[in-house]
Amino acid sequence: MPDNAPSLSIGQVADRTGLSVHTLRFYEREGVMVNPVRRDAGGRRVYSEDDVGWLTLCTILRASDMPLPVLREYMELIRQGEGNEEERLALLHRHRRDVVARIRRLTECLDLVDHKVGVYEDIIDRSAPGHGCGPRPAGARDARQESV
Amino acid sequence: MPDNAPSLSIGQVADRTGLSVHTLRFYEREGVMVNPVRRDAGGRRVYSEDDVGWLTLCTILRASDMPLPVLREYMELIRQGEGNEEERLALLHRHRRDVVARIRRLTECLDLVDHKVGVYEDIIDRSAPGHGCGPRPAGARDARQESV
DNA sequence: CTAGGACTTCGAGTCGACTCTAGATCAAGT
DNA sequence: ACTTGATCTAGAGTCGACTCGAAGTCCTAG
Repeated sequence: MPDNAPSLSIGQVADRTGLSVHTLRFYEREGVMVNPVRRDAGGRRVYSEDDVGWLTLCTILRASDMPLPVLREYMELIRQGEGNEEERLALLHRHRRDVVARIRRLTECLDLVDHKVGVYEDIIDRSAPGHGCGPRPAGARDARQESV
Repeated sequence: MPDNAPSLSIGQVADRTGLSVHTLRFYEREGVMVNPVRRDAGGRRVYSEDDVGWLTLCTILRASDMPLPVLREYMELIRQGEGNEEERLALLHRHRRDVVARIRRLTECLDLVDHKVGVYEDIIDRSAPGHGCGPRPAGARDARQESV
């Protein structure tokens, strides 16, 4: 399989992962790469397909607000090799719990926003269709902060 | 109605809203209060029940990642009084869209985490129930980064 | 041979949202 | 009168996660 070491430059990896080259170097400094990135003769970074895979996973974990230190912790477990699957699982479970909590919280907020949207739509509906603009749409006060 | 001006201290408001006194002063400096907070004879802040209502709404909007500048913008519209309901509605719609997008993104991430959790549970199940620990649970590589 | 563009390092700067410090003032209790 | 604890202001510090700048290297195409 000659495909196993495709040798990507930092720019290509940036294109594929959506991370900036700055961020890729930053992640390496911060120690979130599973293996220190290889270099070519001129000292330039050479990424493997595995590196891209890990970085892609990183973007997803980051998108779900996993802090960099936790990402580093997870990376450490992977680097240590087989035998610590329980620890990896525990870490993922913790993260899962956090994400679920976050979604629940956001859903609650969404309910409130929807409620407020409804209030304002009522106000606008009540003043628009009658004629030009009603003198004072009864109940407008409710749309401020005191409603919820 | 004597209940209409209950006069709360900053500490009491902090207790009720879950915001710190620092944050309450910070919010005021940043101009997110609908009306500049009243003061007593000694220059101390006196909050009304309406202020608490607005701050509570703020905590919910912040919890759904509305940036302070947008919160300020919304506050401005409220302070201007009736007549700009369409603008308020548009702002809330934008925020709603953002929150929905965020939830969708998080849900996608959750799917991936669940997938990985499943992979690790398989590995552990396969090595645990047989005896002590299997020499090398076939397929462990899949649990690293290359799986997804 | 040279100009362009991608790459290198190191360190500093930015941004958002707090969070804290220091020193002063005030209200209430002993 | 004195102490305690909450509050005040102005301004500085923190934190996480980038983001950028300067100055230099290296490869490729014209």
